[in-house]
Formats: sequence, C-alpha cells, structure tokens
Amino acid sequence: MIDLSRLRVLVAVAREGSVTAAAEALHYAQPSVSHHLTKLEAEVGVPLLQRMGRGIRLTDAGRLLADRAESILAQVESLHVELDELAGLRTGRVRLMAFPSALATLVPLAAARVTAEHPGIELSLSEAEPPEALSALRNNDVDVALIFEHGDPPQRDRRDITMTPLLAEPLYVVTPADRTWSGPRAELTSYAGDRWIAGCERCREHLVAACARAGFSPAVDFETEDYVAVQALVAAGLGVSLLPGLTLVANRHPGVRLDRVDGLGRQVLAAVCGKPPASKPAQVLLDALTATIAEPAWPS
Amino acid sequence: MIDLSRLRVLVAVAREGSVTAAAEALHYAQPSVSHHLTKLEAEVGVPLLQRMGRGIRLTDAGRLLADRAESILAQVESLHVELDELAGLRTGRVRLMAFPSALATLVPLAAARVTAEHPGIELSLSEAEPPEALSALRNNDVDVALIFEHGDPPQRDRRDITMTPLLAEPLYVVTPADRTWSGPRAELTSYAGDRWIAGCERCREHLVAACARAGFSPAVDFETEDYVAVQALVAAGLGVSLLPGLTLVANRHPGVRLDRVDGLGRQVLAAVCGKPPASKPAQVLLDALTATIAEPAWPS
DNA sequence: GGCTTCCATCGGCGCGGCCTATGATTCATA
DNA sequence: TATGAATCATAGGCCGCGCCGATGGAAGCC
Repeated sequence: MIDLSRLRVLVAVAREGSVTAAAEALHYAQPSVSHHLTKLEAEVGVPLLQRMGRGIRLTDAGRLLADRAESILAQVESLHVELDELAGLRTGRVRLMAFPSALATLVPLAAARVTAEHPGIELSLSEAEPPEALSALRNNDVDVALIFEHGDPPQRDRRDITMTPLLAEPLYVVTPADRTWSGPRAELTSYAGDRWIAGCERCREHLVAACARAGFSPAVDFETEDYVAVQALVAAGLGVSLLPGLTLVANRHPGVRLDRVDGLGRQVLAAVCGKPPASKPAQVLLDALTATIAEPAWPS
Repeated sequence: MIDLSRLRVLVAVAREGSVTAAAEALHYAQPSVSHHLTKLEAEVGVPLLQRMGRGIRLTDAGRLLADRAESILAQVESLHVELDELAGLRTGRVRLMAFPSALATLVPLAAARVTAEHPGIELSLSEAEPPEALSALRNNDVDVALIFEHGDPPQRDRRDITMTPLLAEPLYVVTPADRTWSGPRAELTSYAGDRWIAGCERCREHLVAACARAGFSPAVDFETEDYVAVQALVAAGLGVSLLPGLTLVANRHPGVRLDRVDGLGRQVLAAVCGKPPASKPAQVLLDALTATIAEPAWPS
C-alpha cells in the first residue's frame, strides 16, 4: 500500500522544484526526502524524476503521479474537515422514533431545542409503538427510541440498550362530563359495571390487569389506538376509558371528565443503542428531552 | 498524515461487519486490526465504532470515513494502473523537434515505426532549426531534438544533453542542369566566380567557411531557408548552391545538377535531455530513428 | 453453568522513518 | 583553470510503529 506521506513529499518536490526546497517546506532533512523519492520510485516501478545538472526534473510519470496525489491529498484533507464538523456537532444526524402521544407533546419541544442549539444537526422523526421502536433501534433504523412501560419487568434482550427514565406519566379515568357516579371518582372499582374503551393492545392488557387487581373484569367494547377518538367516544356516552397523561396534554375533549388514578401510571423512557455515552447527536437529543420533561403540566 | 493501510482496514471492517472477519480478509491477525482501529480513532478524534454485544457497529462517522476511504483507495488503485500503463508503453508521449529537411524525410518514417510498434504512444512533431531545438529541449518543451552540426565543436552547455549520431549527411553542389563548367564539377573552386544562393544562417556561415578553405570568398546574392526555392532559383540560372543531402531526398528539381562534394558534410544527431537511458518513450523514438537511417539513398 | 465467540490489551521482534555526516557531481567565480 | 558553493545520493544510528502470539474480559448459546 502506497504511503500518503510519500505522495506528499513528491507533491512538495513537484511544487518546489528541488529536493532541498521540498525538504525545507516539509521541515524534513534533505536526505529524508531523497529516501522517500527512492522508495516511491521502487514502489511504483517507474522513474519519477531525472537529474538535471545539479537539480532534478520530474518525468512524465512523476508529473502524473504528483498531479493525482495532489487531488487525493486534497480529498483526505476535506475528509478531515468533514469529520471535524461531525465531532463539533456542526453537522450530524439523529433519528428518533416515538409513540404517538409523545410525538405530539414532548418531541416537538425537544426537537425545537435541538435545532436551536445545533442548527447543523439533522433530526428525523417517526412514529411507532414501543415494541416496534425497540426493534428498529436494534436494527439500527433509528438512533433513539422514545417508549413507555407499564411497570413491565425489563425484557431480557435489553443488554445493548441504555434506558434513560424521562417521566412518570399518570393515568386518568376518562368519563363523560355530564354523568354522575356513585363512589370515588378516582378509583377503578367505581366503574366496574361500565363499558370500556381501550387504547392500543398493550394499553388494553394493562387496563385488564389493573381492573383485575381492583377486583373486576372490564367489559371492553371498543378498541382504538386513536386517543382523540377515545375521548370522542367517551363524550358521546359510549363508555369510559383509562388514558395516559400525555394523550390528554396532546388533546382535550371538552365533553369528558378526567380523574387521576393514584397508583397507576406509565414510565416514559428514552432508549439508545449501546452503553453510555451515546453518540454525540443522540446525546444532544437526550439532553433536549430531559430538559423538556420539566414542562408538561398534567391536566386538572 | 493518515495512513492508507488504516483506511483499508476500516473499509474491510465496514464490509465484513466484524473485526475478526476483516482480519481474516486482510490476512492480518485480529489484534492488528483492533490496534489499527484504535489508532485511527485517535487520529481523527471521533469514535468510529461502538461495541454491540459481542460484535461491533460503525458509527455515523465510521460509516462516512469508510465510504470516503473506499473512494480514495479506488483512486489509488487506478493510479497504479495508469502508472503501469506508462511503464508498459501502452501509453505515453514523446515530443520531437526536427529541422525542416529531416521532418520531411527521416521523421515520417520513424514516426510510422513508432506508432506501429507502440500504438498507445502519442507522438507530437514540430519544426525548428538546431539552436532553437536545443533551447526547447533544455526548456523541456520537447523530449527529443533532431539537429545537425557542420563539424562544429560541441557547445559548452551540452552537459545535460545526450547526443546520438544518426547520419553523416553529404553536401552537394547544385548547379543548373543545362550549364557547363570548366574544372572538376565536385570542387568548390570550380564555382569561385559564380553567384551563390545560401540556405539558413548557419548554412551560409558554413558555406563561407568552406569556400574560404577552398581559397575564395563566395558572392552570396540570395539567402532563403526554403530549400525548394533554392533549387528553383538555381534551375532558373540565378546562381549555384550547396545543399545537404536530405533536402535533395525531400525534393528534387529536374532542372538542377548535383555533384557531391567529398570532404564536406553535416552530422545529423538526435539529442535528448539527461544521461542515458532516456525516458522510455524517447528511447522508442530514438530506436525508430536509428532504424530509419539505413534507408535514405543519396541522390545520384 | 460451561463453552464458544468476539474484541481489547500486553510484550516481543523487526522493519522502516528520520536524523547527522559524508561523498559525488555540477555550476559559478576568481 | 582551479576553487568554492550548491545540490542530490549514500551510509550509519536511533527510535517509533506495525505485526505477531498470548492472554484477558464480556456476551451469547447450549
């Protein structure tokens, strides 16, 4: 493999016109330059220069090699510049995958923060439920995954993944604003006889589990991942629901009443691949997310 | 200065997906690859890869560097190919400068020989009198100079220049075909009383010197570098002339008579810059010229 | 829990880079 | 012509760096 230092020497000789001048320009001793040229000629197998009086002159091959080398060295130089820009966060990329209600609440604030502090960083966003987000993370399709857990035991295959807790998200019982109930409004047992509207699959499982702990089995008549639709259904009197805080921050239907259920909640986490520290752009996004979580004010 | 071997290692790691596989592909030991990667990261100052389980994964910076490196390595490879073509005479260039009568006689034959044997070599031709040709040779405007000497003592500044004798060119007295002279036709003294037509400046000087040696001073009425015109002038009865053989090989006016003057002549030489061996393409041209000189048949 | 796989670290050996000193050649000058 | 200056090539020595084999530590698979 040819050595770039040698090429740099040849370029200097071509530019300066003599071995001695090139050595001076490179802060080398003159014999070092001579030696480099000898080795370079041996490597490429072509005479690169001929002695002319007490000086030298490049052959056609030498001129060709020097020209090409100059271009290659320039590319290497610009490569260094590119890498320095990456290192200095003047450029970069981070891909975030988040679950819907976070994408509507936390993510815009964090994204604004990132682009304000580091205009060069390109941020791309996509939406997915936690299992898909973790899968994408492992598959290197995204750099950060914003997920939630219902106090689930951490899955086994998360060794490579670093979780950063962001937020303890409360859960609310969502009921029609114009109805009255007997019993405490903030306890599930008060709605044991009602029809339920469930969110995504994992949320439904969590609902069933929470009701079971409260001593009843909920009658789930509707199931939709659209949390806007859930509130509309509740307001229309078709049932009651259990919704996480972020969905209510994102969207609040005037025809529903919210009652925060103590002892229930989800944990919102940011997941990145590998051990800390994460890559610089990912770390910037994580910092922006943690800086954002102080802000959301939970509904009533 | 970054090392191309390191870049090649990184490219192999990117391509193979693991350090061990890259080491195998490169016929390196695994620790050597690890070491290269560590050094490379230190040089560029950016993390290039992160451990993932028991394997590794390239960071964005690593991917960028590997991509750029692949391009650079490809250029180095094609550079080697170009140089090999130069070395193998499958390509190349040689610039010849010759005096007019040689350009009309020897050069076409030699040029045909060169392009027949080495179709890849680009041959460029130009015309100049010997002093200008030598100057161009020293100035690196041409690679080979075809010149003549009237037995001149070699000039002082020809240390860097290698002369290859090609041809001893005879000189002819050119007289009108329909005139008669008293005295031997092949001796200058027979034409002491005639008017003379001289060629180029150096030829005129030589003519005057030769006549002086013969014991008279020629009356030079016409002077032209156009050897075709010289014969036409002679044929028209405007004077006599002394022309070198090659000009007569190139062009023969039917109205003139030629008489070879023994003891007079020019030496035709090929000059190249520097000590032998000359550059390969120049050597090819020199060989073609020496192979050509056997051919010219001097007039009558 | 043991085995395998993978990467990082360590200690060595030798090649190769860079240096200073010296030789050889050529050009300029007295 | 002979001496001095300038330039490149060669020789010898020191030291850093690349490569290797051996070993250690972490993670996945049975």
